[in-house]
Formats: sequence, C-alpha cells, structure tokens
Amino acid sequence: MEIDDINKIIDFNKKYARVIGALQTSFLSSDYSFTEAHILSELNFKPNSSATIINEQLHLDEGYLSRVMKKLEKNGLILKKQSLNDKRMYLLSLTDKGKIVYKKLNKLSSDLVIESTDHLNDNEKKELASLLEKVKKLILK
Amino acid sequence: MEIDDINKIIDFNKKYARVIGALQTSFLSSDYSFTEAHILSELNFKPNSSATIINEQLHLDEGYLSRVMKKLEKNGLILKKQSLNDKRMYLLSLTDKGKIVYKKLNKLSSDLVIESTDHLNDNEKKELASLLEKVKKLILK
DNA sequence: ATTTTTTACTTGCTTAAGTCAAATATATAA
DNA sequence: TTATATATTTGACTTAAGCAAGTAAAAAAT
Repeated sequence: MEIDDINKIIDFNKKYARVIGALQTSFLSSDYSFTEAHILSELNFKPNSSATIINEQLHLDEGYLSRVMKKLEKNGLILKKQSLNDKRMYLLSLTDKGKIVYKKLNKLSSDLVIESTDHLNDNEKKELASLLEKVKKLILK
Repeated sequence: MEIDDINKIIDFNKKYARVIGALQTSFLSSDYSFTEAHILSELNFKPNSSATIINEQLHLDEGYLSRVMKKLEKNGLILKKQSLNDKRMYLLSLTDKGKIVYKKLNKLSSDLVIESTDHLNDNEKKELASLLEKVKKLILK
C-alpha cells in the first residue's frame, strides 16, 4: 500500500480514537458502558445467543464478557438459561427491563450522534453516514 | 437527521470502537500506548508546544496528560523548558531519542494498518484511505 | 469405550488508561 | 489591588479490559 494511503488511515485512527473516547466518556453518566450498550444491542437483535456468539461481533476477553453478562443478569436486564443441547452454553436474552434499558441507551447514542454532527449541514450529514457505511462494509469484508 | 443515517453512524461507531480497541491492545507490547504515540507525533510536528496546545488535538484530561508528559520526560523522549513569556507554560519538544521512538511507533502503526487491510485488494485499500480522509475532513469541519 | 483435545464459560488477579477534585503558580481583567 | 482566568501538577479513585488458570461438557481420536 502507498505510504500516503497508510498515513491517511493512521491519521484517521488517531482522530477517531478521540471520537470513540468521547463517546465512551458520555456513557459514564449512564449505568452502562458503551460496550455494554453494544452487548445489549446484539442481544436485542439475536435473542437466545450464547456469550460466544455475541462475542463474534465484539472480540472481547471471554472473562470480561462473562463478568459483564453476570452484571447484566444481576441487574435484571438479561435472562440466562443453560442450553439443553449443549450444557456448556447459556442462552441469553433481554428481559422487558433489558429492552427498556437498551432503548434508553440507543436514545443516548442517537443524541450523541446528533450532537457530534451539529456542525454539519443536512447534505454533509447524509454524506458522512454514507461514507461511514461504506467504510464499515470495507473493513468487514 | 434521518433515523437511518443516525443508525448508520451508531453502527459504524460500534464497529470502529473494536478496531481502535484492537489497535490499542497492539500497542501494549511496546513501551508506549496508542495515545502516547499520538502525543509524540503531535510533538514531532509542532515542537515547542505547550501541553495545552497539544491537547487541542487530543482532548485528554489535563491531569492525565501532565502525567504522560512526566513519563515521557523521565524516559528521555521529550524536553520540557519553562516558557520565558509565560511561566505557567512549559515548551515541549522531542529529544533525539524521542524522535527515534516516535519513528518506531509510527512503523508499528503502519504495520498494523497493513495487517488490518490485508483482506482488501489494492483498489479497495485506496478507496478505504480515501473514504477515511473524507470522513476526517467532515468531522473536523 | 475411553482417553485426549477442544469448546464454553468462570474466577482470581492485575493493569492501562483514564476521571475528578483540589492545589499551586502565574497571568489577565476589573 | 483585588478578582478571575489559565497552565500545570498532584492525590485519590474508577473502570474497562487483559491474562492465566480452572471447571465442566462435548467432540474427536485412539
């Protein structure tokens, strides 16, 4: 890859690390972290997944994830029931309370996106969303 | 902003938080963090800046930044000298050793970018760099 | 069939990276 | 000359995460 292109990517990473950092800081005032919100959102779209399945998207340390799941269960946001087919696994799903918290955190995410794009006009916002979608597709390819 | 566009951005943030996370993990094996590397790179391009000036790019906690600077000085990577005009400030610059470490960390960043884009062909790599550059310009606007 | 290896999850321990609040010193404004 | 703002530092604390070792169950190899 050309050195120029590499530098563009490095440069972006440095900048965006700060964007993500600010995002994480904004979640501090809620009872859940940005990562926990991500976990809840995965569980919302894939109910009855095991921790391992969820972790295909998140790539977290297994031990850490296990503790997060324990917290979420303790707080009544998720339900854990041992799989009958494979007793090593626990199938996880959001409780009603979990769904409410998920929605609340999603609202927080939206608000933060709106706030952080406040300086852009409508066309620019649309372009940003479109660019990021393309990037996402490329990195997941 | 349209809900669809908001969700695209939220979605990207979730994904890219993991990319940044992996990047930070990769720096653990070096003696400096991803953030410290960023600080060194700022100092490389803007020698004789104060901590506050550097922090315009980084938005870190001042106390944390102060400690990082202390570490960098202790390790002989930067030189701190009190400004004569304004004795509250300390002008910071890379030492020769600091420049060497900066280059080493930059090489690490490059290697990680190359590695993380390994699954893309040349055109896709070029497109990725170009998209990220555009995103950067938009978020900085 | 039973030993070996792999997989899913848990637990104990540690650390990096940061936050928050209070203090000091200097500079600027009232 | 008093009050306010800015630049930096220090102390105390948090949290998000990693690593290593363990348990239990399942799958593969013998």
